[in-house]
Amino acid sequence: MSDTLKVVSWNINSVRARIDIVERFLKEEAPDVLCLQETKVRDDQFPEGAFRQLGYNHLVLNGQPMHHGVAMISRVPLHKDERFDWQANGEARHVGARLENGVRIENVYIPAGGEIPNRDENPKFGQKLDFYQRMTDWSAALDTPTILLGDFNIAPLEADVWSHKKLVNVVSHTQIEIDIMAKLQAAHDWVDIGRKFVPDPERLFTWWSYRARDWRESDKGRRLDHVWVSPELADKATSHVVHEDARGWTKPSDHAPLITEFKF
DNA sequence: ATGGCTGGTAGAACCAGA
Repeated sequence: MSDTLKVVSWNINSVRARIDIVERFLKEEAPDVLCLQETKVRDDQFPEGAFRQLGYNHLVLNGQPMHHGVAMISRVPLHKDERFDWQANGEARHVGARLENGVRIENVYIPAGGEIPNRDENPKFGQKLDFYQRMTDWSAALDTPTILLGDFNIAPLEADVWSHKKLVNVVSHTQIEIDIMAKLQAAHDWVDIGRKFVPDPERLFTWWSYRARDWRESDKGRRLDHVWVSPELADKATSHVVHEDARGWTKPSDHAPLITEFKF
């Protein structure tokens, strides 16, 4: 492979409903590897043809009916694909693969965690914490240079949300979540590429609710999507942007794509 | 006015997202 790599993470909220803007994005941005979350499609119904037509011939899928689902779509070869069940209930929330240079990409869709930030009252919140714990255990044993990206469903910093005060007890920005996310990060000394390129306390969002009258004008966003890398890869990242414009395209996802470029 | 919307799937007076 060439020594540069352009990787994208995008929670697409149905790859079939969004296929037109996915094609537009691939034509305009031409990433090497596109990592999708919330594809909402079974593998045998995945719209592979649209991707192959644009030269993306390496597809690694982990889908299921209705909900969740992740995929890696690449124009460079992917090897040794894996699907971890960090949710421990069979839901399709992870897919990973190795590039030819030995770097692995792990693509996750971490559960949102429901409404109430208490595992006794809300089992979904417990599942989210347990998912993070399993990722933490995996990270502690990790000895491969890795790009870990996806929808982490936690916005840890005050500058990662439109109002820290209003969201401090809202799932995605609670102290419990911020703490477990910090534990995950420490387990492998993961480097947060988003904040390497847009330092705290600059505003940095990746998701805006569909329910806002005017998402751009109200700008009530959160940084739910992340790109983390192993320490030895931190200096290999040459750029990172949140493609906010795609949030404003026709029939958009509520998440924007994150574009990261590497030079190995 | 943080749910005001959206998608999948069933065929909902639904479920899930976050």
